[in-house]
Amino acid sequence: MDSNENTHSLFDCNSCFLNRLGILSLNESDRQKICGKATQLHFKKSESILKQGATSTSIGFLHKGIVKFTYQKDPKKNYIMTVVSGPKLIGQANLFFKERNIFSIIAVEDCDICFLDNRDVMGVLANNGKLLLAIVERSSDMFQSSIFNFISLAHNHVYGRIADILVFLWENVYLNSEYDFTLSRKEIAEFAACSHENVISVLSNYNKEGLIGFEGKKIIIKDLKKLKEISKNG
Amino acid sequence: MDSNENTHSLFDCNSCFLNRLGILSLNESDRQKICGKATQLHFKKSESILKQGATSTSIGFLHKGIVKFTYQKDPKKNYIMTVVSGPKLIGQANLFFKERNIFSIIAVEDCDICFLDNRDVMGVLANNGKLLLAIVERSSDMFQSSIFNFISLAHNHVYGRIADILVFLWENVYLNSEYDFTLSRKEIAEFAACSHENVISVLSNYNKEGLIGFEGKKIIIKDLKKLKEISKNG
DNA sequence: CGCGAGCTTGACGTTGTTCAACTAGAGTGG
DNA sequence: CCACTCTAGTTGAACAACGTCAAGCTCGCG
Repeated sequence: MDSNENTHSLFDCNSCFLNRLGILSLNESDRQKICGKATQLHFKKSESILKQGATSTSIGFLHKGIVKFTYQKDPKKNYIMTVVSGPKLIGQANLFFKERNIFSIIAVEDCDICFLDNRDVMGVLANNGKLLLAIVERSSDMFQSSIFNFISLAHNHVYGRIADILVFLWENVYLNSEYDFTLSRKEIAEFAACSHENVISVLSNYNKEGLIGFEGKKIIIKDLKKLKEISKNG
Repeated sequence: MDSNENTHSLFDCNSCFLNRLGILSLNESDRQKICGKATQLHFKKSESILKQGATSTSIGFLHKGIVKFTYQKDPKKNYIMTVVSGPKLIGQANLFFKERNIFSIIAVEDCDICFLDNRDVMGVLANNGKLLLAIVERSSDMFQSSIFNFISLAHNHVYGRIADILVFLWENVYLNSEYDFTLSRKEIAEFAACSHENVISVLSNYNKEGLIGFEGKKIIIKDLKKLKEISKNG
């Protein structure tokens, strides 16, 4: 229909964060400066949106889709810092971590993303504190969820961390107690910082205990309360 | 000489981040708004500067001293996210993580801190994008070092993590290859997310292998290269 | 039909925690 | 001045958590 080409019909700019925020504090000339040169792209599952180590020149608005933020230590060792679903601003951390991207952003499901040029954005931000503040607050959300994930890493055993992750995915990414489990076992392992065999055995334990269920590719969270208890008690 | 009372002589405002930055972008009236009502306090080792869960109304400039950022899961389980030495801006994350502090800040050594009221700062920031950007960049530094620590947590064994921590403390906190080891073994354990017995045995291994040495309270980093290798190889 | 990627399971060894016992120094009170 | 206690540091042994390895399974795709 549409989304398999890189140059396709316009996104719905009304859903864009910048535009909705614009009602509050972005005047037409600033909006033109930022959005005028915007590039709209489609990414397929597992395509790399932004590469760790590269110098980034743009931030993006994720209209639709799911992406993961990963840090690669060596070709064999990936770590997933967080997973995010649109609509949401992504990559803005690189406005502040200036030199080089410290992590990659990779599509977990097909994504529609609108890219804005860093310099255009920064030019407007220097004179628009309110907009900058709004962006910073949204970045903080991402950091905060990463930090909670890290803390779970520091304090919990794998059995608790995976419970954490399932709850996180429900509440922040898939937004439904039943969701197509588009993250592979290996990706969950990279998120929980453990082996994929371990993920499998923990999931099958949850399954036996009736906390979750599987239907084909779908996972069904059956007992949120108990999962939260498990994540609390380690 | 002076610093054991809470109301003592003025700090050296020339060393303050805001003031040095002021040369660039802070005019006198804004500086007055922010610094006019500043409160100057002295904290002793192990005193709590900012409490997790409290609603914070101020950010601080750490003139002198060392502080740790800790997250407490329950009374028995602390995790140290990062350690920071002055002069440096601290607590500014709470400008953005608005609701409640997600971590505590506690003095590791005696500290001199100048507190600024959140609302005063925010009022100025809304109209001064450059200052906000400068503050955000400094916050990012702290996040970045936390993130690297977390990644070490995710990928490395304790043997590598503690090497990481020793190097981090040298390069970012004590700024000397020989330093008074004011962090206890238990605190290192909370930083590395392991048991304190484990810290002890790893440190005594490093010692046996000639990578580090002890002289009373002092620790001496003897072989930085090997420590870095160890931290890289897990 | 055959091949490869992702998934699953169990056996086994390593890493790290917990527990218990011991040491040394610092503070307190008679 | 000595006995007491409290805290930080240290060591080793038993045990649990977790990773690695090897084998087999299923499903989609060429």
